[in-house]
Amino acid sequence: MYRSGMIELSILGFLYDEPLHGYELRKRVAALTGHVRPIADGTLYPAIKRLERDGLLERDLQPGAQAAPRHVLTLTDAGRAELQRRLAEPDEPFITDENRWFTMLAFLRHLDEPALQARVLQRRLTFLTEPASFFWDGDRPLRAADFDDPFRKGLFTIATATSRTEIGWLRETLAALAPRDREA
Amino acid sequence: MYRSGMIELSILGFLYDEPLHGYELRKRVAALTGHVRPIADGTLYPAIKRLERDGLLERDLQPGAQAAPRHVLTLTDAGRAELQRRLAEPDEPFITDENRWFTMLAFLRHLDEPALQARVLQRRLTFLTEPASFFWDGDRPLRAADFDDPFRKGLFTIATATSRTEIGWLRETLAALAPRDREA
DNA sequence: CCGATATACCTCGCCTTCGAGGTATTAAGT
DNA sequence: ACTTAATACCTCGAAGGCGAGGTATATCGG
Repeated sequence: MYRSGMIELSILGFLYDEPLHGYELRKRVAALTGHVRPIADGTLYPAIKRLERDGLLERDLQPGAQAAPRHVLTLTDAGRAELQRRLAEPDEPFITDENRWFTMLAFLRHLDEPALQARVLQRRLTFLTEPASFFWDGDRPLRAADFDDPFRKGLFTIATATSRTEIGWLRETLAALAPRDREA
Repeated sequence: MYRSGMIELSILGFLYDEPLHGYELRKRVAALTGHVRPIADGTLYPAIKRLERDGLLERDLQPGAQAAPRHVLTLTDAGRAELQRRLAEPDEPFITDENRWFTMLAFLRHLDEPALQARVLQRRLTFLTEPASFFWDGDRPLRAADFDDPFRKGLFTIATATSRTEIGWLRETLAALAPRDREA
């Protein structure tokens, strides 16, 4: 089963810390990913319903503190297990797609075992260190110097700089997570 | 009309240079964005059909060089104008979403007027320099130092470093595009 | 001549997300 | 009393994208 829903991961991730109602959830999801892609009600509430239908969360109706009644959402045991699973074995887009990967990073601390956390970081590192290019001339990968226009040059500049930063961070963090690698 | 189709932009962008058949198009789109998100036939061919239906491209059937017959795709005048329009006035996601923005960068050289190119870069710069945070405690934006776990720290580290690089590049390129700004 | 592989295109149903609408409730201003 | 704003939730149709299938043609090895 292919699970690409980024918002579902956010919901599970935020609720793992504490029960929240939908409106508060919307604000948190908006802060995390809405910067890049605003969150619509028509996306959030159906996603909550899906998770409820699948038994991953329960809702408890409470009189509204400031306005209409709230549906306080709590993760079930199945929901907590599901977050663990999605963090431990994310589908490819969660490794390769920047937006989804950032969502992973936001909640990876919830993953119980450091070894599993390390495996996820390792997957990202492998992806980032794979040789790749945006453009090809037949079999020859084109580089920044092959282009005259500043925009494609910029594309390479930015992509290279950002992946270098992240690779550095990944190596450091992996070393800290598994300091006994050399002995194993 | 909301036009968020990233693949449509790629198709228009690649065909702006030269006519291509679908299979070759698929390879180029895969190199550009497939690294992050693989391109499916079920995405590409319907997108081509949409563009053809809207009169943005024409197809010319040719006997296949190595195999089955090819549909060579050529942009119409309307198609060329449409790319200009989409590059000059991109919808928000093309400014804020990294994947879409990279696609913009790949084809921005096709945009005729430097002033229009500069306006697009300026929009991206404005977006990147807006104050933002991934997490909040009420009204207070949280920072890297507010978190114990290395993953959320990393999230901030990477995001900050990458946007700093890009902001630098944007300022340089904007200066080069409009050297007479101070006199105007 | 047979099968494998690469080329080349297509359809279908599904899922996620989106935008545009809607319904209430409460608090604060006028 | 009336409006506005903020809170809080919902439905619906449409669109983009996905994976899993399918159909051919040409080349090359065995």
